[in-house]
Amino acid sequence: MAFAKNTDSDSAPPVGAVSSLKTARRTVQMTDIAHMAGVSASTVSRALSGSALIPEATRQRISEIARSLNYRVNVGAASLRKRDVHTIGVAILGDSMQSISDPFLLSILGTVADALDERGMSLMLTRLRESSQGSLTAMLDSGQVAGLIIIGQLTWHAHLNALAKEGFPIAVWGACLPDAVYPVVGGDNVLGGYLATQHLIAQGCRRIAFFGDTSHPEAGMRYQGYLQAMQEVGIVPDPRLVQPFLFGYVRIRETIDQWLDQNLTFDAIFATSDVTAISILGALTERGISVPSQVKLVGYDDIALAAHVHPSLTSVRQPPDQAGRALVDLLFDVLQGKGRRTVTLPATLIARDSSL
Amino acid sequence: MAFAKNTDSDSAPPVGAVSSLKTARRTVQMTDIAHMAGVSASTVSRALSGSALIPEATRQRISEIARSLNYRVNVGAASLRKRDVHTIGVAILGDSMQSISDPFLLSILGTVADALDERGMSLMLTRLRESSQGSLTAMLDSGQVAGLIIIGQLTWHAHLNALAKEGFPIAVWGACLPDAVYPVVGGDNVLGGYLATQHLIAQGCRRIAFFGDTSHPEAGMRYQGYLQAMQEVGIVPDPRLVQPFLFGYVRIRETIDQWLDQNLTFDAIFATSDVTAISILGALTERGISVPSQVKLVGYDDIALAAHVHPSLTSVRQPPDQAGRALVDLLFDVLQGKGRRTVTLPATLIARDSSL
DNA sequence: CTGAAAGCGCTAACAG
DNA sequence: CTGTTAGCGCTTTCAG
Repeated sequence: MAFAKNTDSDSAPPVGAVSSLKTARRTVQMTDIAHMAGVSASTVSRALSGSALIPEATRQRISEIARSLNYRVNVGAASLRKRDVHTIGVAILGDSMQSISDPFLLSILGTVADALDERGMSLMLTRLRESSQGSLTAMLDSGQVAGLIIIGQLTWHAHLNALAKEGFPIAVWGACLPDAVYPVVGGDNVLGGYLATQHLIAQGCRRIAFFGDTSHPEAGMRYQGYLQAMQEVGIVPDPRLVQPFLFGYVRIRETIDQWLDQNLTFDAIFATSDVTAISILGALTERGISVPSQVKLVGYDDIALAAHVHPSLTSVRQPPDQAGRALVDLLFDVLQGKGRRTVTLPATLIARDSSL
Repeated sequence: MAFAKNTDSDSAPPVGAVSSLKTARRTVQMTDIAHMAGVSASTVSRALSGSALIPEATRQRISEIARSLNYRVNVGAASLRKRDVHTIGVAILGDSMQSISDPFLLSILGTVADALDERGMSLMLTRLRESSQGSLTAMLDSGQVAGLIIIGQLTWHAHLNALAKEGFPIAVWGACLPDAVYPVVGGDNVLGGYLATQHLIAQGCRRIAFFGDTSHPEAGMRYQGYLQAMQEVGIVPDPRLVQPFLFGYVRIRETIDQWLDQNLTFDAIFATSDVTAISILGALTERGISVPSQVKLVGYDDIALAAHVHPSLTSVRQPPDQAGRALVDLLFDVLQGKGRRTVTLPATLIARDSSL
């Protein structure tokens, strides 16, 4: 059980001081292939790109040589010449990547990756720090990427609008705010909040708590749906049961504890994310409150784990696979000068044990 | 903004048939700045790259113009000229990205992203399909990336060894297999398995089940640790309690059900991932088996949620932040021609309610 | 059908 | 200190 010790003497180099990393391996290039095939580089280029000008026999021969050498066209050089870049930047929310733990956003990242892959595009991943809006367009300005997909709009609405107006090719996952001029893909948050709340009401709940950060547009709209459903049946929400800000797990337990200590009664909780809901579940169980018999619980996003905690978690499903495809579609529309669109994905309630 | 010449009525283009996306925005370039500043492009280049040859006053003026135009050097062109690419490819396991739901691998992705960021490197994300080993080096051969970080070695050990021998700059997250010639970062899996099992034994358990896919090297080593701990105290593992293959959640319930139906007794389960463990937790609870009083449970990876399910999950922690940094460090060592190293990260048991 | 030549946007000798 | 020149690896007119 020996510990291989890390000889780690390297202090991390200061930012910007990038050690010059000449590409290690001398790669084969087009002229090499050309020589071997006894043709010019132009012919190789044409053959490999499938030009109709090259007879099939020649193409075969050239392709064969290329394959045998593991040759691939240098995409950087080709992009430069063609002025045409095949990489899309994906910016995902999180001060440090470590903190973007939300499985739902990550699953969107996954489907975006798939959708780009299908289109033969590469994906350059970057994180979005709440602080530095400015760096958002750096990848675009430096020609690294043809467009940007932004997962999590947060409080940047105005900035995103400005970018879109300047013609930056972007597409955003988030809430479809009424005055957005940038292309957005998002769930039907108002409906989702409504369905969740309505369901709880149908289960006989009256004192339904709301857990979510309403400064975040998506949560805000879910809150509206919540209010709407309550109002429809004439229930006035108790403001003490609305927890509008969340700072991680700790706060959740504190809040639950506080409510219980104050003898604040509640018979249901609607949380705007499954991660939050699962934490709440833990907190309640710990205090001896049984879900669903004493308190019913509904989450949001329907992450994979939701079905596998106990009791299994009722949740509002947003289809992440459609999200990725839609984001990529919208971005391509922008890149091709077609009009901007907005896509609202359906919200459906998946009822499981936590609310039945 | 007119010139979308794409006649391309896009039916989802076949692989390779990428619709031509000329970069939409005509970006400012160096000669523009040069003209405005009344100097040559060389001077601009030097000024912007911080050459000592340029007097501070000139640099200021040039930088100011550049900033005002939102100019950034075209990294593609610069890379081509300098023969020096600042992008690292990261391949993450998963037939489709949607399926790489393992939060632990994703958190490694996060820390890799952070570590690359600190070094001023970009991250090109791609998925690793179990099937196509061949495409692994495409990004390298096409000059898109300077090196590759592979998260999840799976069954590719031999192939990875071959690549490393050919001099491909790669670094891998996975098990540190004895004959690996490629740089690996991994947890101390044998120790981890040992600690988990030892802990369960210390809690009085004797019939300890093992849940994990031992064809996967990491799980295999954890299994060795499990065996070792059992052997040390003279317990002979019941082979019926070893579940060596996992095909998702469904199989977990089936297995648990089967065991219970066969009256197979067990007083503990060691699972090689927290995701699996949490599913097991659900399955047990559903069958009315209480954790930890009837069956104690230990997972692996210590994902964020582990602390927040109920009962909170005992797990073997591997530090993901160190993983990212180590992977990047190793890759850079290879790129700079320094010898290959292997880093084994510590495994520590985090005891929580599920096993106490 | 094929090659020669020009040049994508930038950097690095090499002279001044 | 600065400009001129050449050329990274590739694609694409333009002439054959």
